[in-house]
Amino acid sequence: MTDTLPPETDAQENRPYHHGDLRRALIEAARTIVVRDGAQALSLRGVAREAGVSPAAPYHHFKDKQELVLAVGKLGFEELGEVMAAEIHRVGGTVAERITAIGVAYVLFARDNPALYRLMYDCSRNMEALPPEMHEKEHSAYAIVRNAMIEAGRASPDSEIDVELATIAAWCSAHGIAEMGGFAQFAPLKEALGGELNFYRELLRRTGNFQAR
Amino acid sequence: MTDTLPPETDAQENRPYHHGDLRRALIEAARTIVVRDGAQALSLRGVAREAGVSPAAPYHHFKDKQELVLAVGKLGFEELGEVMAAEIHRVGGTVAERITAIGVAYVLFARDNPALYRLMYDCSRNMEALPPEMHEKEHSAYAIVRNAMIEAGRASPDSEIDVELATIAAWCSAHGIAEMGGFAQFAPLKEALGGELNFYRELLRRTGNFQAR
DNA sequence: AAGATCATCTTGACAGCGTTCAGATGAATT
DNA sequence: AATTCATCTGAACGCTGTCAAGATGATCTT
Repeated sequence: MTDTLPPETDAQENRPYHHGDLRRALIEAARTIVVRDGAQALSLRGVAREAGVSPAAPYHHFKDKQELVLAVGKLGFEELGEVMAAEIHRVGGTVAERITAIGVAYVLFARDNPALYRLMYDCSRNMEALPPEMHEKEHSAYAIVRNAMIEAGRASPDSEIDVELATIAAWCSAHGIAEMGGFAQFAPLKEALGGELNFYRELLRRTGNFQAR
Repeated sequence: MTDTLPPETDAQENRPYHHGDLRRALIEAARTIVVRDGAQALSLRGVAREAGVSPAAPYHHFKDKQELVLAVGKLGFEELGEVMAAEIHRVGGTVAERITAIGVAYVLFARDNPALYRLMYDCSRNMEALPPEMHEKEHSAYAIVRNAMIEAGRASPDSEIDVELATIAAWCSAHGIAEMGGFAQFAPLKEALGGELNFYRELLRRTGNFQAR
């Protein structure tokens, strides 16, 4: 066979020397540990172990443990945006159906990845590195919610303040439900409502921010 | 002077032997550290240091670091309940004014004690030890919100499910605003609205759960 | 009042953590 | 082929949570 080295098709400028792509490997190892064992079980040494490198190796790609955590959070926000965009596309339908689907998708993402979601929140709280990026990309989670607010008539596109407030209010509602909805004490209520999904839909309905106007 | 030992008036059964009341001292030292330096700066050894005892001393009062953190969270919920009750009493006025005041008080508590609030949330999430207590006491934060929902006509007292849903929906809204409202990126928006308080009031209004019906 | 009991606190130790630094490795450049 | 330099390793530091063994002294028993 002819010399078939690693693809080298793209991202050549980011590929480090010794490992294939240690930076990416570390981020994914960290994500795996967070999802599997929780955020408090995330140690830099453990991540290095999982990636098969020495404890000091990560310091050539991240100045801090915090910086690695930030990268994991950023990855999480990208995933969240993708999930929401995919759900909008899947649902199609009316504006009212789509905006509700966005809220549900947000909350379900948090339900499915509670530790990752929590870590993502910590990232956006502790650093100002993330927020600008949230606004940047067209398909970011923030942009999706923002566009939905306008589309659903919950904010006048003429007033930037109105749009921002509507987006933030919706985001806060979703955040509250996303974080608290998983409490064990709500289990009987979920059952009484005929399932978890009805529970989340009902809470979203009562806050009213993911309803078309 | 006649033998004037410590008062011994009350709480005699809880007072330990050597220290005055090490358990309480540790909880308050931990609370101080969390409020002052943040939750990630909270170490059991640091708490012991602050209380002037050896690193192993806390293990005679808490089986875990986690158990101490839980006690701090419980204290926080008590404080929150007191603040909300005091605010209701202070405002008086109509039902509409009072229910809004509850939401504002909740959010401001989180603004003033962000690290403590975050820790409280972690407690109520990670353990089932706290939730039952939230329902128990008449003046607990949960009971206050619950009563307010009934009083404000946001839930029919005949339907337990309706009351619970209204309470949870309101709590989720307040939680979302409480945690996200402090983001640095919202500073310009706060200014545009003429102050932080207006910002919080507007978000509470848009979620609608702290409005009388 | 004297002795026994037992909760409380200290001392010392262990593994694991984040982080740093000097040196080894090997891909890229000259 | 020699050099450069990003990358990785090994060893070390002080910190952490936790535990076991011993000292302390308040309370209980007699």
